[in-house]
Amino acid sequence: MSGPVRLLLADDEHLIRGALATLLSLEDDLVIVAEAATGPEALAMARAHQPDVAVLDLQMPGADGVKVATALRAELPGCRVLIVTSHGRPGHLKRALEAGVRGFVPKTVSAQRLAEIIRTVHGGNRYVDPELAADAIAAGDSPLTAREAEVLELAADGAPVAEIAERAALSQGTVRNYLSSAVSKLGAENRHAAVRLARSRGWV
Amino acid sequence: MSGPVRLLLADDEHLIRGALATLLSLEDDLVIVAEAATGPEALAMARAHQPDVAVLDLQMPGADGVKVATALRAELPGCRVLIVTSHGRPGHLKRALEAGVRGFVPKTVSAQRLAEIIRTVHGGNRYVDPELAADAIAAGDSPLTAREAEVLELAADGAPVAEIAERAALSQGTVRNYLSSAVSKLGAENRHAAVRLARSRGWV
DNA sequence: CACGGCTTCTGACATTTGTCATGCCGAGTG
DNA sequence: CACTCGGCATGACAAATGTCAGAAGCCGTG
Repeated sequence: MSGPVRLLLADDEHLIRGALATLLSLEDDLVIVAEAATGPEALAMARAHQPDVAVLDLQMPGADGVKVATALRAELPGCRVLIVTSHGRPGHLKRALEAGVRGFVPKTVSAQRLAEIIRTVHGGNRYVDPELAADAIAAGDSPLTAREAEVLELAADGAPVAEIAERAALSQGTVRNYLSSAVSKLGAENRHAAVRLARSRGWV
Repeated sequence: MSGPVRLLLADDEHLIRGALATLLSLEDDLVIVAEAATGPEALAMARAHQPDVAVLDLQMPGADGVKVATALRAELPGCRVLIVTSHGRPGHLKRALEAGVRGFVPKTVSAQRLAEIIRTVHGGNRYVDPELAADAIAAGDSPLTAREAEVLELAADGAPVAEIAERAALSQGTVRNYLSSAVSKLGAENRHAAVRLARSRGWV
């Protein structure tokens, strides 16, 4: 009914991006119109080339896949976004979906499958890797309140409470309370373990 | 003078591995004789197919690239090992070189370059990405003693001193002393920041 | 409007850390 | 052999953290 699917490929690893570009080009109905290695670059390329589907890596320098997806949603509503990732954390999937992403797959799929999924997404349907979806469901929603998550994030690099308090413009006591409740909600031993746990679930 | 270079490709991401396999196959003098998705699998494949060069991802389930390289060194001395990685930490490079790895490159290189490097390595020469090499030199050697590193590693998941002491079969006081000296050697604020720092340098 | 949940704070307490001084033993070095 | 360094330990003190109770304001829902 129409021409080939026009693709934007964004991944910071040349090796993967190039290889992917070659493989996907082998498909008759797919054509790569642009490539990018960073978030901002992906955005610029999308504006310039108006792709039908943007295949984005989740972790890129500059701005991650979800951020790019959000911006794309506003600027190019017609462009479908498909996120590809190595380390799919449950929380990322949720945020991606909220950002209007149409597909979310791990890099463990084959190029064949990816091509099919690109077609699915282009057709207006959604596709989420079943395993990642199961993980996300199993992990559930973050039990943390906004502030708890914020404070936990500031604690992520091992900063002392005093520093966290300053950066969050809170009193030290409040910070300790938030940390304490976050730790107990997550069932962690201490805040550092809590950070790791929240990280692994993609809640921070 | 001889036939094509026989390659083993190991990477847990099908997408990348498959794409890479296709791209490298395009080169007349390279042929992929085996693929693997995990460390142990890579080892088994190497034993079965006796490749000339093993292209290994640094991070794989089961056993990382360096571990596989060490095993390969012993079992198949004729097999040259080339490590490819996304996140190249300085310490990894050092350990890889100690394991007899002949090449170490980031995934940001192009397939063309990779093919050239594979030939270089096959020819008995070494190749280390200049940028990674510079990072490794800048980061220098770990100032930590073996025990300090060990204790720091046990502290990595936020475990309390008591647990570290038990797992390391040391007294709590000793653990604290080691942690303390590690923290001061690394110039960190506290042990958690120290862990992060050591991690980023690949010293743990 | 009353209730519950989130945010924010204070203060007090117990526990966990980080730091330091000090000591002993074994291995390697000049 | 004396010296140094790393590994291991104690004990003691100060600082940071974790835990609790209590209290006030704000917001949305029933």
